[in-house]
Amino acid sequence: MALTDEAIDKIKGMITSGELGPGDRLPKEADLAERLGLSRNSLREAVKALSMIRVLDVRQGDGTYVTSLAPDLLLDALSFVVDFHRDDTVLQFLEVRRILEPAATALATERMPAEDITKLQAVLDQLGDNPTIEALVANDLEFHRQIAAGSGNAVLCSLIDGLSGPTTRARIWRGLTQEGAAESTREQHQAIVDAIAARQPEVARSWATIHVAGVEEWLRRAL
Amino acid sequence: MALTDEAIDKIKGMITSGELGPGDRLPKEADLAERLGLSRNSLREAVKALSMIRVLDVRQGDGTYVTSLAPDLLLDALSFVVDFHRDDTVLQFLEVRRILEPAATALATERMPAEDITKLQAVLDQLGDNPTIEALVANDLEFHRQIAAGSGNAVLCSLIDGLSGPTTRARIWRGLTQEGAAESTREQHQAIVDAIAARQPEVARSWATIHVAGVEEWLRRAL
DNA sequence: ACACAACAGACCTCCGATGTATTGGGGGAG
DNA sequence: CTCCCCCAATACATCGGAGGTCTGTTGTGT
Repeated sequence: MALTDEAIDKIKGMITSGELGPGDRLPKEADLAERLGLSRNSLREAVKALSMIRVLDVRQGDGTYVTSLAPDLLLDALSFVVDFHRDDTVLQFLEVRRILEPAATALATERMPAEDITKLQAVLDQLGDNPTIEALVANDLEFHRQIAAGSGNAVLCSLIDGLSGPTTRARIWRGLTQEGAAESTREQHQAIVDAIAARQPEVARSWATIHVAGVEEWLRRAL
Repeated sequence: MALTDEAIDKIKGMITSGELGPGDRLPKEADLAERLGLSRNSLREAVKALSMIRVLDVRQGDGTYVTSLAPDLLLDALSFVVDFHRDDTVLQFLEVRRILEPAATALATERMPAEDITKLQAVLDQLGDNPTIEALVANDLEFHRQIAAGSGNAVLCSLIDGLSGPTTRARIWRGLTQEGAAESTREQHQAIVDAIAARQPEVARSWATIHVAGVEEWLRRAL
């Protein structure tokens, strides 16, 4: 396709050149369409594509704005992509997570403030004795998200977050609880927090590796 | 927005449910629009969004098809996203690359067949004495891509590939040549190949770390 | 059997109109 | 004078149809 893609490039150019910055409002559909030399329908396709990857934010009745362009915003489209993958390639995503997560955990051990470590422990504690699958998934997500955030690198954080999409994570937890492995997973979570609290990066890194590798191994067997 | 996003979800569902597999052809615009209960214009916006992230492949005069859904295909939209970022966040991307690239290099050291190592050396050799910036960028890209591919993990490969988008890489090389640092970079590339050829994963990993950290440090100073 | 031309199918682009959500201002009540 | 409600203006959302272009196929002539 030419015309619409051209429009995408032009809008992208307006942003990367600095003509449009984060939070700025685009000219209204009709004006921008005329300026770029195409119809509103074609322009809308370009805008739709850019809003899908969170570069633009369209608000009906108001206007179209450039988002903050924060890395986390742009990268969370990743989980959408991950959802398309079946069992075999999901393993590859998990392999990458086994590389990233230990690194992030080690970074968090060095950089995370004490109060955030307290909050991290609180996340584990707030899980009751007989949590539902949904609660487990949400808790797991929150736990790893906080550690990743503790690495101080927003890109790393959203990458880890997106790499095991919600769908995948749900499937894994369903399987883990079925074979009673949920408890040992919680113990690993606790060990990671302990290592972080003790400010021992290598220990934290190792526990993180063991944790992800365990999930990976389980998933490999399950397929 | 509701209607178009709904259409995106439905098409996504048709794929994840298995109703549509890789390579399958979608019903023609008019039919699919009717089936999903919306107009062709709205459907086109949904299709455009999905083709942007390489889930669908539209061929004018032929039809719309589901792509192979290979991880590398879906992830190379990443470089498009990276291009939107300015100097400060580019450093975060590079930090992540400093985590991934050494890991990939170590994996490649163990898994890469001898003939591929020969090809890798050939990439370095084919660079003349006074290469242009464009040649340097292309060569650099190819070199790291082959190593990443040698890791045997397509997700890891495209992630590394996308993390330093062509735009960023071009800027870096432009700066490096200006201060005569291009030669030392080439020496590091050679050291990485040597370590891989010698099948010493930890040496290869270390060289890769040094290599990326060097670029990172240069970029940090340059800002 | 091959090459070219005509055809049909499918996407591309555009237009103009109508529906819907948000915003901000004006008018009335207190 | 201040506050609140209503409404008109604004901007995006959705629609259906028409004409254009590209691609793959079919049929014809040599």
